Amino acid sequence: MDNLETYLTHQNKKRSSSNRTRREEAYERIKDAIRHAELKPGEPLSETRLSKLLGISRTPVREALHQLVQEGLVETAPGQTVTVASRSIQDVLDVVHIRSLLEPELVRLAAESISQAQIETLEGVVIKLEEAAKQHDLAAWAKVDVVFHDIIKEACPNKLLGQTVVQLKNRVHQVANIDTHTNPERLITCTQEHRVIFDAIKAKDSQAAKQAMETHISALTNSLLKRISYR
Amino acid sequence: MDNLETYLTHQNKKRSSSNRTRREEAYERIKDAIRHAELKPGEPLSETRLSKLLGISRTPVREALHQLVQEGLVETAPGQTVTVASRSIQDVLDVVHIRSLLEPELVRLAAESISQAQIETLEGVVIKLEEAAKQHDLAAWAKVDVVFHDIIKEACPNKLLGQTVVQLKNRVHQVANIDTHTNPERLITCTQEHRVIFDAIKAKDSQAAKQAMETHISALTNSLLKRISYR
DNA sequence: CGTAGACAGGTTGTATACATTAAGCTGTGC
DNA sequence: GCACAGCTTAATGTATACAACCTGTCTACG
Repeated sequence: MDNLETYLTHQNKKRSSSNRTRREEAYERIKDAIRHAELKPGEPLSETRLSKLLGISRTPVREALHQLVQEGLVETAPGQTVTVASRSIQDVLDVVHIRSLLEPELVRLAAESISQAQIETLEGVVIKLEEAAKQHDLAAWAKVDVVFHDIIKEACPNKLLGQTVVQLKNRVHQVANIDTHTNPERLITCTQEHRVIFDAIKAKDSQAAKQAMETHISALTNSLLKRISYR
Repeated sequence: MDNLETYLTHQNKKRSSSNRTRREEAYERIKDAIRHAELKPGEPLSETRLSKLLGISRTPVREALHQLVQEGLVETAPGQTVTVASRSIQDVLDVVHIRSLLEPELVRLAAESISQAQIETLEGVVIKLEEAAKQHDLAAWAKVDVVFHDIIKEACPNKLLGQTVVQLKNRVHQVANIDTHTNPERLITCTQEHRVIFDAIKAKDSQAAKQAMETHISALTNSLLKRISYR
């Protein structure tokens, strides 16, 4: 707990200027704390305690917590005290399963509507991905990966589809990168899979793009399943 | 606006006892008002005004509005004043498209895990559906339809999948029933489609159940597309 | 000795007061 | 008559005070 307080206080200085409202500030700081496992699953989050901790009054903190509840990162316990949600591997698999239904179609639609400018941007992103993978720079890779999927999302005319996928990913963000983070080999193959997806998009072959994404998520699933057997 | 006030006040008496917290009460009443088009798309929702209208203080009203924002029923306008979200037919089609990706799989998984007790309950529901359809009782049909999908959702081991589908449906609830509501013929065929789905589930034929749901949503999509051409 | 009830502490739910910002209007000056 | 500036108004964002509730413990009584 003491470490947590230090961490959150530290974040304060860094972020206070960039966040517009206190509510957003509270939201991001709590969210970050959960993602960095400073706030551990099952830990009760008292509004009063958090507000003291963050130096923000209860109202914005409370609103931030509500938002996190709706996103599934925290859950309301029987006694109404919200706690940090615990994520099982099954939860991650559930998310990936849904993604396997949505993302191939997302990419297919994107490939049909993507602009030339977006393709060029995307090409740069893929190259950055490949560079990051070669240098085993996980942090950089993860950042660029987000951009990659963001561009595809933007290119998809069904905005709600993109939004839904993002929500699903957020839900397991703190553990989702287990895959590439702990398996250097996956980082390489995963990057190759991205390249295949991009090539199909560039060729405006939407069916191929869809299949490439199916392959990608299938590989991801297998990697996760292997991980289970290690336990 | 005057009608709206009357309506909301009316709802007050009916619901105040059943809702536990003021926040939930505000949430449901505003949501209902939107669904019944008492609050029309584009209409600005002032927290102060709503709180006076509902006889609830700003805090719970504000929280209810935030929840509605996250569910996509209202949106934050540039000036930060939230307004009732407008739903185009394209929005509905977007939702249905995503459902076409998710619900067949939802039913497939449900068919594999459903208990005997749930099957029996579901059978009763299907019969009620058929009765309601014969009597052209739209209100009753819609209610039972919700139960039908609820049971399937419960039977699906991937809880997040069920939750995601429900969220998507909520998003267009105020216009989703356009289909059956304005087309008596669809009510009959739609009921038959439900029967086919149920029969497959009962037979524990998950593949057939999945295909039946695909057919169902496909028919729904076609019905909606016809509707567009009428404009 | 065991159980039931009451009290203490902390928690959330709610109301309200204050701060701040944006917009519209009015009044004045050109 | 038009344009600009300042003010009024009302909105949201924030803080805080109060109420109701639940829990867990301690005490008193059977």
